[in-house]
Amino acid sequence: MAKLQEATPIVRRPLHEEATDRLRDLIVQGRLAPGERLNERLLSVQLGLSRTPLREAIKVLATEGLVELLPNRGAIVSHMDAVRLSESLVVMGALEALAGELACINATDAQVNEIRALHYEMLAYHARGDLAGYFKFNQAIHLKIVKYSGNTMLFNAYRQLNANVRRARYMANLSRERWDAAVREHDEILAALGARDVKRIKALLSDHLAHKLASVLAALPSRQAA
Amino acid sequence: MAKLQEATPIVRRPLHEEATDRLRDLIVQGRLAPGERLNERLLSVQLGLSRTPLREAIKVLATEGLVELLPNRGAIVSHMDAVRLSESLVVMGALEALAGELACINATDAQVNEIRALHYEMLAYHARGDLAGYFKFNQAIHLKIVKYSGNTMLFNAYRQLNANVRRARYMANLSRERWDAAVREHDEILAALGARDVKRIKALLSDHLAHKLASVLAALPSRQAA
DNA sequence: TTTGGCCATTTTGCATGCAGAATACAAAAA
DNA sequence: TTTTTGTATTCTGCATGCAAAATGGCCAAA
Repeated sequence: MAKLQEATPIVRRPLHEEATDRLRDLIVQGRLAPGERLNERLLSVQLGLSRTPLREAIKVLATEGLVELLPNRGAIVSHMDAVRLSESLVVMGALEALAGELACINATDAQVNEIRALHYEMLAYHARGDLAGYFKFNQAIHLKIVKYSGNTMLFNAYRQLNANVRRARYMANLSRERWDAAVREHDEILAALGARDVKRIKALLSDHLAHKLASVLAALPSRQAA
Repeated sequence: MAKLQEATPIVRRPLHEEATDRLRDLIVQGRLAPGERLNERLLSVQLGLSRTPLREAIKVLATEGLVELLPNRGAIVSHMDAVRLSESLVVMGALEALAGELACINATDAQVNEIRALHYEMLAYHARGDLAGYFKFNQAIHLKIVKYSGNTMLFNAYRQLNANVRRARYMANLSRERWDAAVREHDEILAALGARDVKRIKALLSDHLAHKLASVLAALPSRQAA
């Protein structure tokens, strides 16, 4: 007898995992603002579960750095100051450079083409001047490069830092010049990946992240003043 | 009136944090073996608390990668296979290289001397052939370098990977030659740090971790066979 | 001996209850 | 008015209870 339903392991997703993902999204999307208190009772009602799995989710987000625990006073959405942001970008730069190297070596041609497709979609949004759409595919490309490095631990470390940085992407508020430059850099990155040029992609990604950091830092002070 | 007790904010440490640390130690020290089931009732009795804070601790350790959650079947200590181990070491190599650079720039002379002191203590254990003592100070040195990079996000990312790798250090079972070589490498690393030689320490740490990876990989197959 | 099914027990996942800490608020004192 | 103090309320941290899922054992059938 053939195994029917092979691909459908019908196991209900634990509520605490669901809560973790939903809360993470709320924070990353900025719907829960930095510094905002996480009222357990309120959130548990809003998410439709009890406080127990919610508290487990909060603890997880705290280890991810998205939330800060104040003993006996609950949790707040952690602040994303300039220091943390630039620190994260520096680390991500090193991780992406490594990921680029590994991806050059390990990614299949199909995976490279998958990234290429995302690249062209991103170009389309850039051409239209659609920043939100651009960001979405930009994110996807960087994540795919790290993913196709084939190093799971690298991917996890990167993912965690990235969640923290994504919250602040609106702070970047990048100029048209920087935007255009970033797109050109992406062109080169893709070319290096296609050519399997390990040294080149490492340098390109390193520079790309350094530029991103500079652009964010340049945009920050004005924001801090506000 | 002078504020008495200024320096004693007597806030009891939350049980779930205590539990997280204690459980992490149990796993890192190998007293809970990879693959071993975490029986909540049993552990809660052993640790002297209820299942609620213990479950929160388990969720935290799961996001740290020390524990694997099996929906509806609890949690097991995650396996440390050769793949995960070498993946982690590769990432740690990149992070340490970055940390070395930053430490050269940011560490104070006092901090460098602190590392130097650890180095000499390590040399003493090496001279005595005391591997356990050597490992302890070796660990401390690497952690301090990353810490004195001054990049908190880097430190956290490194710390997390390191917890996973430490469990497997007995697998390394390094040869006397490798041990001597590692000590010589540490000599050079310290010299580069003292000289604030950014390029050199980056290369040295990169190589040091690569050698460590090679040594671990060489020792692994025999272990896997057992 | 091995395989499969049925039932008792254990274990997990979650909701709820309760004590203590923190907070908000109002009245009294400066 | 501003500050302080006492009190009620809210909130967190943790223990416990309960339903559903998983596990283990036993026995019959292959």
